[in-house]
Amino acid sequence: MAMKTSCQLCALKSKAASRLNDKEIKKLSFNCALVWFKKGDTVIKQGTFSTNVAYLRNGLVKLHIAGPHHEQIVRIVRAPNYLGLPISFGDKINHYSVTVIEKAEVCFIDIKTFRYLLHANPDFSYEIMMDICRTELEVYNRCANRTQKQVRGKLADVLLEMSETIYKSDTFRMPLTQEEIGNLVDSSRESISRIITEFEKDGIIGISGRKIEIKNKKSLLLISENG
Amino acid sequence: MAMKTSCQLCALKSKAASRLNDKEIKKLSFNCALVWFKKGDTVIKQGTFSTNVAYLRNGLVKLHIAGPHHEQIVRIVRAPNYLGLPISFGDKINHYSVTVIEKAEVCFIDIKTFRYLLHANPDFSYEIMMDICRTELEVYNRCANRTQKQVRGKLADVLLEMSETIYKSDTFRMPLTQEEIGNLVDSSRESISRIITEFEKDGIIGISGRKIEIKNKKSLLLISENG
DNA sequence: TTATATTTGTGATATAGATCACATTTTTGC
DNA sequence: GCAAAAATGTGATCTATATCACAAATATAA
Repeated sequence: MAMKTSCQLCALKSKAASRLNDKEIKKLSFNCALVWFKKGDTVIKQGTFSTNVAYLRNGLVKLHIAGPHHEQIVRIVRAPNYLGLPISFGDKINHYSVTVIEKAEVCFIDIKTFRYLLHANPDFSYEIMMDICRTELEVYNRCANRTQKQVRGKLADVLLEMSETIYKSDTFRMPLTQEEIGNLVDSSRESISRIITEFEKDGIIGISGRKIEIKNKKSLLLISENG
Repeated sequence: MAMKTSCQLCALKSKAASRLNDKEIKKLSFNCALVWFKKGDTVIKQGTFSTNVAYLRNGLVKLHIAGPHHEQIVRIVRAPNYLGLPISFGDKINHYSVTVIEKAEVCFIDIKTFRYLLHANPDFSYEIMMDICRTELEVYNRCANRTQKQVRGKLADVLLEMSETIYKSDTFRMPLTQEEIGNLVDSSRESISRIITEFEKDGIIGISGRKIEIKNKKSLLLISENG
C-alpha cells in the first residue's frame, strides 16, 4: 500500500531532509511514497534496476548479498536510515538486497527529485554525503572484523550490537534465525548453535526461546576482543 | 617537497574538478599542495587526524587497516583517484593508512576549501558523491569475495586484477611481497608461496623473480570462480 | 663488495570450523 | 488445534589453511 505523505510534518525525517526549505520539502512530499512492509518482505532486490532512493522510516531490515558461495548478510540496518544511497548513484543496478526483519515503513523517493534536491540545496547534499561516508567507513571496519575474528568473537559482536545498538537493553528477542546469524558472521548454522549453547552453559547469556538475556557483558566484550 | 601547482593546467585532474569554473579552480590551486612520495612512504596514517583531502595524481598505493589480528590490505588504488574521501567527511580520524607501492604524486587539498567547493558547485559535489558511492559498492563486493572464496580463488583474482586493471598487460612486475598478498587476501605468506608455486607448475603463470606472466587466463578465471 | 636484512620455499603438524546425518523442538498456515 | 514446514541441537568426520621451523635466495645499505 503506497500513499503520499507530508514530509513536512514527518517527525522521522532525516537530518538531511530537515535542511530543505519549504518549497523543496513540498517537492519531496509530492515525489515520495510511503510503503509498509511486513517481516520477510523484499524492499530492494539485488540485480534489479534502482529507480528510487529508499529511506527506512521505521523498522529493522537486513542488507544482504548473494555471494559467490552463500548468502551473506552485510549489515543490519535500523530506522531511521537511508537504505540504498550508494546503489542509487554508484550504479543503476542494485548490488544487494534489502529484506525486512521487523515490520518496516519505507519512503521511496523518486531519484530524479532526489538528484534535483542534491543540486538545489548544498546543505542537503552535504548531509547526504556525510551519511554515505560514515557508512563506508563502517563497512571497512566490519569487513576487517569479519575476516579476522573467529566465529566466537563475531557472535559476541552480534549479541552486543543487538543489545547495545539495536534494542538498547540487556534482554531482547533475537530477530535473526541461527542460519541468518551464520550468514552475518560467515559461519555455518551448526557452529552458531554450538557456540550459543556454550555461551549459555558458561553463564554468559540466558536463553528462553528467542529471548536472550546478556548476563555477563564483560565476558562477551573479552570474547569479542580475543576470539 | 610540497609545491603549489596550477590545477587549471593539470592534465590529470579528476572528473569532478573539471566541473569547476575558472574562479573555483583558481581557489583550488591556491589551496592544494602537490607532494611526491617514494615506495614505502606513508601518505595517510591510521589514527591520525585528517585535515586534507588526498588525491592520488600518479602512482600506486595500498589502503590498509590494522585489523584486530593482522594487518589487512583493503584495496590497491591506482591513480588517478581520490584517496581519503570518506575519511575526510565521515570522521575526523583516519580509519585506515595509505602507503605507497610505486612512487606517487599526491595532491593535498585543504578540507575547508574542498567543503567550500562542494557547497558552491553542485556539479562538482555530485561527481564526488558518485565517486564515493562507486567505491562503496566495490567494497561490498570485495568483502563478500574475501570471506567466501578460498585462497586459491582470491589469489587468482589478485593476479587478474594486476594484469587487467592495474598494468593492463599479461606480463608485469608484481609490486607486492607475498606477505602483502597474504594481507590482501587474508591468508598467510606460506600459503601464498605454495599456491604460486602450484600455479607455475600447472603452467598457469610464469615467474622469473618478481616478473609474472599470465600464461593461461582462462584457468585463472575458472579458479577465481570456483576456488 | 660484503654483510645484514628481507623475502621466499617447503616439510611436518595442529586446528577451527565445515559438512553430513539425524533427532527434536518450535513456528506457521489453514 | 493439527499437520507440515522451519528451525535447532549434537555427534562423527573431513579439510583447508594456519603455524612452526628451518634453509635458501634476493635485496639493501654501508
